[in-house]
Amino acid sequence: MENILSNIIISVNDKLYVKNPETSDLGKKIIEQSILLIDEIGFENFTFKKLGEKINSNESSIYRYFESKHKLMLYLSSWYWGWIEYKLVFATSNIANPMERLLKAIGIVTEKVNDDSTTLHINEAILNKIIIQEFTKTLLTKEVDEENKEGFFIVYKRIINRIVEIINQVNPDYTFAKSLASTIVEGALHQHFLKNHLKTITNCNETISVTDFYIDLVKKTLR
Amino acid sequence: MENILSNIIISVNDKLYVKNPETSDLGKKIIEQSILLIDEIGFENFTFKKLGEKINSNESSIYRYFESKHKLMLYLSSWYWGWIEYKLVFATSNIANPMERLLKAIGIVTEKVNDDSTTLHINEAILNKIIIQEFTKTLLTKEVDEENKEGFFIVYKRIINRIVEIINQVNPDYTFAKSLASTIVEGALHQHFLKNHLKTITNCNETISVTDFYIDLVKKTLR
DNA sequence: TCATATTTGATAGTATTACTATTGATTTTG
DNA sequence: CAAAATCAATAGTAATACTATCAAATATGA
Repeated sequence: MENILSNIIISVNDKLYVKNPETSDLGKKIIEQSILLIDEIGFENFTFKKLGEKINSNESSIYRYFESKHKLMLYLSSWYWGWIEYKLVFATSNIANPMERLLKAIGIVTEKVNDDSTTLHINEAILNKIIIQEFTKTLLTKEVDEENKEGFFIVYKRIINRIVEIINQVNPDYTFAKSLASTIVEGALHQHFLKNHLKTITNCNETISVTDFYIDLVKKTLR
Repeated sequence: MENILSNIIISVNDKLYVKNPETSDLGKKIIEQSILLIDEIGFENFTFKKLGEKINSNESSIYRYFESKHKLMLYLSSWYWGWIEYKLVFATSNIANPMERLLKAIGIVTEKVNDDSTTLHINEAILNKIIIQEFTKTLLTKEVDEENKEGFFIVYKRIINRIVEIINQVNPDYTFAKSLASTIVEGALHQHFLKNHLKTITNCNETISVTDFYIDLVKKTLR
C-alpha cells in the first residue's frame, strides 16, 4: 500500500487497557517489544516479568497499562484488525465494479504483511505473524461471550460484515455470504499457519499464495 | 451411523500417555470425566487437581497416566480424529461415484455429533463439543513442529489427505485440493464455534447446517 | 493361596505464574 | 517551583503444574 499516512492512529476499545499505551514512551515500548517477545517465545511462555526485563522496566509498571497478558493480546489484535480495516476501506473505496472490489478486499485480508511503516513503534509484519499464531486462541475461550458483549471483537466482525456486503453486491442470490466471509478471514490465518508448520495439508507455499487459493475459491463460488 | 460395533478400540500414539488409560478402570474414568470437566470449565481452567476431586482420586494418580494436561488434550484429540477417520472410511467405502463419496465425507467431518455409543466411557457428542472449542489451540503452539514430528497430528492429517484424494477423483484439474480439504475440516469447527458464540458472522444456525454450507461450497468449487 | 509386583491415595514440597500492594524516587506539568 | 503523575523496586499471595515419597490396597501368577 502507498505510504500516504505514516502516523495514523488506530483507536482501540478503551476497556482493553488500564492506561492508554499510546500516551507515553513506556506504553509504546510495551506495545513494540511485546510484539517482538510474543513472536519470539509464543504467547503461552510470554510473561510481564520477561517483558519488563526486555524493556528494562518493571513488571508492576506494565500492569499499570494492561490488566493481564490476555488483555494485551486483545489490544494488539484489536489494533491489527483496526489497521486491516483501514487498509480495506482505503483500498476498496474507489472501485466501482463489485467483483473487482471483492478481489481487492480478499487480497487485503489474506496477504502476508510485508514490512509497513504505518506507525513507528509497531512492526506490522511481525504483528501479522503473531496474529496468525495467536489470534484464534483469543476467541476460543470460555469468556468469549462476555468479551464479545464488551465489544472486544467488534472490529473483526465489522471487517467480515464489510466483506459480506461486497459479496452480496457481486451475487445477491448467494445464501452463505457470512459463512464465506468468516471462512476467508479466519481460514487465511489458518492457511498461513499450515504453510509454516503443516505443509502436507496445504497447497500454499512460496509460489502459490494464500490469496490465490481464496480468489479462485470465491470466483468459483459466486459465479 | 449404524451401531454395528459398540466397542471398537481406537488406537492412539503411545507417546501421548505414560500409561495407557484403556488398560484400567481409573484410566477410563480419567478419559470419561476429563471430557466432561473440560466441557464444563474450559481447558484453560481445567487442572488435574480438579479432575482428581471429580473422580474421587488423586492428582498424582492422574500424572501416572498423562504427563500434562496438554498431552491429555492431544490424546483426546487423537482419539476423536481416529474415530472420525473410522466413520469416514466406513461411510465412503461402498460408494462408487466420487462426488457422492465426497459429499458423504464432508457430512462426516462437518456434522455436529449426536450422542453415539461407539464406546461406553466416551461421550462422543461432548467430545465433539470440546474439539470445537479446544482442538485448534492444540495446534497453535510454539511446540507444533516437534509435536508434528512425533506424529501427534498424523491422524488429523491423514483424514485431510483422504479427502484430498476424493477431491482429485471428482475433479483432477482442481489445483487447491489440499487447501480446500484443510479449509473444510478446520473451517467446520470454526463455523460451529461461530454458531455458538458469534452468530452475526455465520449463516449457520438450527435451520442451515454447517454441512449445508460446505456441500454448497464444494459443489460450486469443483463443478 | 501366598508372595510379589503393581497400582493407588495421601501428603509434602518446588518453581513459576499472575497478579496486588506499598513505598520512595524521578519526571512531568500547570 | 510545587503538586501531581509516573515509575522502579521490593515484597507478598494464591494458584498452577508439576515431582517425590511412602504406605495401603489390589491384582497376578507360581
